[in-house]
Amino acid sequence: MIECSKCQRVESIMKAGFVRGKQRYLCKDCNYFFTLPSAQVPTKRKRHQTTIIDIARELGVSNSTVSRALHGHPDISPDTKKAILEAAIQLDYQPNQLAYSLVKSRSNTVGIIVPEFLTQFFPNVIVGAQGVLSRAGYHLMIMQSDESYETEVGNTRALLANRVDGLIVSMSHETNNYEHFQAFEKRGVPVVYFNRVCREIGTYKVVVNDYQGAFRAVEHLIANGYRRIAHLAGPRNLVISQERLRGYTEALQKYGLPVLPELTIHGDLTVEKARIYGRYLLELDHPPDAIFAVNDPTAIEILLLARAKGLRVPEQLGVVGFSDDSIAMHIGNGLTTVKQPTNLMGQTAAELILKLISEDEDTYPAETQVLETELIIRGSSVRGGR
Amino acid sequence: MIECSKCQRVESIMKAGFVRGKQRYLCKDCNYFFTLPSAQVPTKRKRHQTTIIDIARELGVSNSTVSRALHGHPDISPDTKKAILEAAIQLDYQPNQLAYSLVKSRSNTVGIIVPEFLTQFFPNVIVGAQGVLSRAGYHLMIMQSDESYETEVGNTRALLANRVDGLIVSMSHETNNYEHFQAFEKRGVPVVYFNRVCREIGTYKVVVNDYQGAFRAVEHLIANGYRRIAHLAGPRNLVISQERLRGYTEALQKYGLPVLPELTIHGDLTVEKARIYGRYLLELDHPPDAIFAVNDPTAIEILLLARAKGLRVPEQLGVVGFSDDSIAMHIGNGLTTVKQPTNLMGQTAAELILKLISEDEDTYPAETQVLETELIIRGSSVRGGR
DNA sequence: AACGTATCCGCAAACGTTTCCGATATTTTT
DNA sequence: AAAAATATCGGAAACGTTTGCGGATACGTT
Repeated sequence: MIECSKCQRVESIMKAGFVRGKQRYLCKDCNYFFTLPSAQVPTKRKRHQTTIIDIARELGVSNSTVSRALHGHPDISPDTKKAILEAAIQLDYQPNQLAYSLVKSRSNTVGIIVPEFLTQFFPNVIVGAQGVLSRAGYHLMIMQSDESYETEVGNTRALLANRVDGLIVSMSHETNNYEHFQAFEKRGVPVVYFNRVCREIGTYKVVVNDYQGAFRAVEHLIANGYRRIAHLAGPRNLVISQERLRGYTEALQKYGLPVLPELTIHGDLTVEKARIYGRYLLELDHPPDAIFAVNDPTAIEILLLARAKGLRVPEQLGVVGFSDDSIAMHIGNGLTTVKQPTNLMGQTAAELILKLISEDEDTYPAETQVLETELIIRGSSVRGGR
Repeated sequence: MIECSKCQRVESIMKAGFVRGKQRYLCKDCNYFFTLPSAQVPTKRKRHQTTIIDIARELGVSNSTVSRALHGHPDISPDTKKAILEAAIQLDYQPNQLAYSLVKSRSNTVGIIVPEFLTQFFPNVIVGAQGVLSRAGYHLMIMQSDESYETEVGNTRALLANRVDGLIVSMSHETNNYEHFQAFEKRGVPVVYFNRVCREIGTYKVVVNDYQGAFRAVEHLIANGYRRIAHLAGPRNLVISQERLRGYTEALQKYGLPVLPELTIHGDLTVEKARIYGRYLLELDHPPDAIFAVNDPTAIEILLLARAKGLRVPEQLGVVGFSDDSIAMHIGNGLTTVKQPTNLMGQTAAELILKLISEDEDTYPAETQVLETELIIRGSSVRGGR
């Protein structure tokens, strides 16, 4: 009944234990152990994507020939090339990027990690980056860390596993450890940081001149007669917070105004914290007459708080934000804000990463590109004269 | 000087033409043609990512054993498993997802194509989808068609080449041909359409009850005494436009108001067109007293136009939008709008695609999930009494 | 005619995994 | 103690590409 898979004999077969739940046999003649091949369960019909091999078989040529035809390699006659291309579209061939990437050890994909997706800022950057990358034949693998260090590490692991050729990243505000980013550079995968950068790593960065933007914003408030200017700052560990704080401080100093510690208060960029700290500021015994907020959502929250308290803006309270979110133009009489070139920032980061990918020597010196900001003056900060 | 690579003789070597620019030699003895192996240009030092094979070699085991240790396969002793895991972290091993996907012919990635990135809507959907997908161990490959049919086709090609396991898509408004989407289903890759769906394809969709949302919006306007209600509609080929138009029309009919063709005007969802058509509407001899816009950006543009013309909202003009963008809450006295469950829409689409991926039989019946909307009533549409 | 050259194509290795199945060694059962 | 079962491991094929190099012609030249 059972025949030896070597000698085809039937009489010399005996059972010989179990392997992985399957009966095992021994042919006494051949001294050969074997199990019966598992009955092919034909439930899952394998959906076949047509491959280069299919085309080759169809035309009776080798796969190398097909590959060459598909890539414009010179070593091929016009006739076969034409035939192969026709067969390719006739069989609806779609190249397998995975196999390609495996052999070339290059994925033509760059990863980007952003903290969140809900303000305008990061989507705008992504649009800018995607433009130049897709023109260069690269794809973008977008991940969001959700402002969590843990998921950020998970993101990097996924991108590493997918063998991205480069990484563009703006860190979560929880991030104080940079090993997961350095893992890329250790493997020769270039990294470009933008917006949320850190000082500890000296590599390629593209940022906005936060200091100057903040300085001008506060200077503008002073020019409009505000004298007791508070700063709703960002998380202490972020360079953007530090730089904007520095701009705030130095502008006050330049015009001889006191820098009062109680008027600088660190939040976490969210409106929830802004509501709490903003209320605190406005309910001080000696409240500020203007607030420079670290970003637009928090500035808007201040605006709403002021409205709720019956404070007139800009007469009793001046407000300036940062980023020029699309809401800024429309809220109240408009929110004065420091506009960042978001799209350009994405483009710049993308161009930088492309340059780093092509010159895979590390000859290229680390640099940080600083983009300029623009102060957009609206109703929230200009009071009549003075 | 030149020695045969077969018999090592030197004397019987003669030149024999050129191949690809390289001198070719013939050994008379062996009758063997050969060229000199190209001098290894050692410029590009190959950066090696440590592989399973490295670990195997390090420990003197086979790669199958390493693979088993890394995946919790039972056929392995605790000792070797421990040793392998330690070697893996010591060598800083990162699995190669590409090779994995190649052999499993499954990428653990689903693609998503959206028309744009600049309104809140699609990022919100993406956040929702990404949540459930990442919990299920899947990654999201995000692409934007930029409202262009061409780039949409390019996007699908890229996703196909990357062998995504499923596709979630909201079509560009240029799209009238669906072959590039059907290519996925032809290959057994499930597709879920959302928001911008078409009637021609009967597959899995998740949409919002646009009809009902529009109906209620217009009903609300009527209840607030508006009688000459215009509709700034979307592109004719989009189902969402058609459904919202239908809701508008039927609401008018229900309350015995005439449906005037000159008060329905089709735009393309952009503010630029909205500005033109909105101005046209407001400058009619007999202008409308309310406008129901197909989305929030265009509704806001109407609001701005009204403000510029000195029209009082809501007294002289009622306005209702669609989507509840984050600006809607803040502009003027607030924009009444039909809120869409964007995050939920992403979640639903993702859950659906996961279900379709797992049951790779086509047993699962095509269905379209309809989510409910909510009318958010704000200042732009409620006038005192009547 | 004889040789040098150009053109075109196939073979096979490599990329990094997974997985089936056979081979031992070890333990348990009878 | 022989036989049966179990526990571990290795070999090798497979996934779909690319590519270096050799082989076989065809096409020139003298």
